[in-house]
Amino acid sequence: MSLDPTLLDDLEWRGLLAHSTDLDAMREAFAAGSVRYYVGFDPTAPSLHMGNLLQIVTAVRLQRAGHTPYVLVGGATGMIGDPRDSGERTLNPTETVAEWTERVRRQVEPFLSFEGENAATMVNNLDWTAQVSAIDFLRDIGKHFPVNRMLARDVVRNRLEDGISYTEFSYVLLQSMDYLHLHREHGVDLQLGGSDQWGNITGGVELIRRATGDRVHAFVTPLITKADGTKYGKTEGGALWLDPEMMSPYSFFQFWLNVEDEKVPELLRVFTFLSREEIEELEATHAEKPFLRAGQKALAEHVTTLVHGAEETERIKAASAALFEGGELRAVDERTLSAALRNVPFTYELELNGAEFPTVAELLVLTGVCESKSAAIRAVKEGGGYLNNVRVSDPSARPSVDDVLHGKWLVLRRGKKKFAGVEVR
RNA sequence: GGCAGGUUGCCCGAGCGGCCAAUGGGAGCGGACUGUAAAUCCGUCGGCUUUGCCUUCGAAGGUUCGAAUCCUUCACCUGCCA
Repeated sequence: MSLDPTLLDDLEWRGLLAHSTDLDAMREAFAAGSVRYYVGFDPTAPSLHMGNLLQIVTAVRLQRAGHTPYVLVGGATGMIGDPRDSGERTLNPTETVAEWTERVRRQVEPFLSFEGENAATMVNNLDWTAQVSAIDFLRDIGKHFPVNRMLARDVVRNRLEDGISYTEFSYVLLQSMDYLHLHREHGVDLQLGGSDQWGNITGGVELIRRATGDRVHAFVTPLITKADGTKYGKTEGGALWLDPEMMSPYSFFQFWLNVEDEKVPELLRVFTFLSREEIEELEATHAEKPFLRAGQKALAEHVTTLVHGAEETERIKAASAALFEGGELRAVDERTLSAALRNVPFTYELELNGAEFPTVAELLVLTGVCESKSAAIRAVKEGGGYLNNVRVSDPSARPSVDDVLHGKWLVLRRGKKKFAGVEVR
């Protein structure tokens, strides 16, 4: 595997280096040989999300450039929980942490290559943390951490008012110990992570310097926020999950397709492997013809392919085209329509048995597009209810046999984007 | 431990015996304008068998024809004094 000498410049151009240790030293290390680097994921949920994806993609960039990844799953750190501003975490049961650790491991695996000269390695920090005695921990690790410095960290300072447990306060020692362990046992010289990890990561760099005298490297990627500075997924009720069970690939694709114009250049840079030329061309196209949303389309296609595969992405693209661009749904052939509606997050199988159709409002509830009948009636009254892409004004209207497309489907829609498929039997 | 204040819908926050499903802001949702974008404007925003009914204002009791509003107890939070 040959080393890509442009790696660091590329990372810089993409805006991936929010903070870093000495860049010149890192550049030298990258030039000298395949650098072993690590990135860690704590099992704080059953699935990884958009924020983690950024670390994964960045790790892939380094591997493609010839360096050697170590992916750490936090079987140990996940039992402790790193401090965050929103307050003390609730400790998860051991079994839950174990299960989530396994899920995280399986989720990350497909992204990296575990073959070749710079094959990736999976590690679990529980393996070297579980058997450390409290005495050893305090003597070997704790001794290197001045409490006054730990107290000065932003996260800790912000939490002093409301309170922070000793457990979370100690988190940084565990993560630092991981870096020290990987450095000693595997020759790992670089750690990357999200910008919120900067404190924990430099803790490790510092620990290694004190314990071994070695200078190791680190960098963190920026926090990705919406154009107005708020977090993605913060208000829409849930993060952007990578697990198809927790967020359908269709919704995932739609998310990227709907990204604000302003964010497209940044997201293309950090989340896709498109080259600088390709991205700049997309930006030019966008500046000229923004209504084409070429950037969003490229983004949605690339990221969805990366996470859910090319086949799935093709299906979703066809589905989106059928529903959004088709206009007259009768014109859409049955195969495309069926495929489209099976990809939509809301579906319902209606057993008619000769009985009369439910009302439009009832169907909106049955498919799950509306939370309650009141909400459904309200939606229709507001002009946000559609049957087969035609607005319905009366919530108590009932579809007729003629409305069933290809003898099988009713397409319900709420607002501009929420589609639901009703399969009539 | 003592004194004072607080706990309201997704969040913040009014209300302080009937006119309260509860002012206002934010988020959300829908519409208009567009480009499945942003901004803006308008509407909506507990549930239902929907011109009416039911369940909500920390919890449980009580006073009253009637309580988010008054009283009692409990829980939690905040400030002042120990």
